[in-house]
Amino acid sequence: MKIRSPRKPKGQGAERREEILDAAQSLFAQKGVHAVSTRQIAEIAGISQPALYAYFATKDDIAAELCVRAFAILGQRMAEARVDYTPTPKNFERCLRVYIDFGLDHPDAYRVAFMLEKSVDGPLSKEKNGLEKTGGKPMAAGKAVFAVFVEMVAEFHARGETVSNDAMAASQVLWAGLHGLVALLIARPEFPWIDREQLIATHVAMLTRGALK
Amino acid sequence: MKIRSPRKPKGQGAERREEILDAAQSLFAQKGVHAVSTRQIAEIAGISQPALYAYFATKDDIAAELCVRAFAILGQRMAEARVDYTPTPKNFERCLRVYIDFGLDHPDAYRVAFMLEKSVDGPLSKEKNGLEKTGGKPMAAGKAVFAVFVEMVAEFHARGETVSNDAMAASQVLWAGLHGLVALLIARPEFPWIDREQLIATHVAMLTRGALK
DNA sequence: AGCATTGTCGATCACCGATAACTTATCACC
DNA sequence: GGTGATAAGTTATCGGTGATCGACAATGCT
Repeated sequence: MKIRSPRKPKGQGAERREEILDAAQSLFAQKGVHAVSTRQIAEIAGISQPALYAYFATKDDIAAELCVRAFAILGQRMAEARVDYTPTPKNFERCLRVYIDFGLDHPDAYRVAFMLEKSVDGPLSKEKNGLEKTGGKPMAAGKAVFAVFVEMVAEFHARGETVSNDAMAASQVLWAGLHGLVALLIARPEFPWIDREQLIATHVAMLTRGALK
Repeated sequence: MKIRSPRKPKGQGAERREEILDAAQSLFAQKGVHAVSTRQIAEIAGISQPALYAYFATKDDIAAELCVRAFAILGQRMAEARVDYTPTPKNFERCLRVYIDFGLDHPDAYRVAFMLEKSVDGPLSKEKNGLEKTGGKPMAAGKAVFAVFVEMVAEFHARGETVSNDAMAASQVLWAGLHGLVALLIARPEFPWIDREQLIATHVAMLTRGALK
């Protein structure tokens, strides 16, 4: 009685949402987020464009949903990287690499979470909750990942093996350092980078050397 | 009622162009690049919207022009920072700070140069020159700044005071590390950062320690 | 004066994200 | 089986966007 049976009237009902997300992910990865229109998504998904808005309030919400899903994968990967983890610089570097590899594997999700332009909305914010717009949920997912860094750094900090005596400061600059490489490789792939593998290795080594004793 | 100026033949070529750039810079700084329309720019500049296209081919070109101008300032600042420069870690850190301060002082220019989404254009590039679109000239200006980093690192490298034995690799990861902090502070100012001054100091110290012996 | 050039504008195009109003299909219930 | 409620999808449309076109006014040159 209370149970609301999942209706599947015309399309596959609940599966529609997945179809939309699949279509959007494919298009986003292919042409970038802002270059994809809702009409294109709808066409791939096999529905009319307004039908999207039965499942997502805005186009950005579609990107946000894809983003949180991708970050769930990152969280999983980093958790795996810390199984049987002993705080050695080698393992430290391994975790940093997981972060970088994830960003390069999911550039669109990464862009939505950390690189997209937010609507600043000065004093004229007409939104109900200006902080929880597009960057809200993805940013929350990003914070969860950041928490892992804090945890990692704290381990070394407790052993007195960090350079900074402020674990939070060390975590934030470490994260920023990682983000820099990922963001630049995503945003400017045509830059004459050196060999990518060497680049990543050098970067991770620099960060580790700069953060740990 | 709207006595919108019937004519504005006053502008003498170059002056109009400056007025447009001034209007755009003001609006970009105020509301972000993608939230500003050509009509808004035109209204502030005191001309009609189509008149913009007599001076700039696209809206992105306006942002690009502002960007290269801003980067000229950065080049100037970094040149000043290297006057009477002796390759000590202290001076090294000072130059890194110049870069960070610039990015935070000109977030819109920085975003256009290094953070904006480029139209990837797979094999179906219908543009005349896919690489010289929005990111073209700003990227060139950015490369000029990057060259200063290469120069700086090369000095230490020649003295055998760099960690990496590849000066180019060291330059690129150093730049990436700097970019990370600037980009994150611009894109996610609402993140619970620690005190900004301490954050920058810690970051610069980490990068220096990670790159120099 | 006459004429070409230049600069500007109103009108307009194709497209965008989002919404309104309407139609259709499915369900719960009697 | 009939009936009303409602979820899901559609067409039509809105205001706004970047960009283009043809007409026209202002200017400079001969």
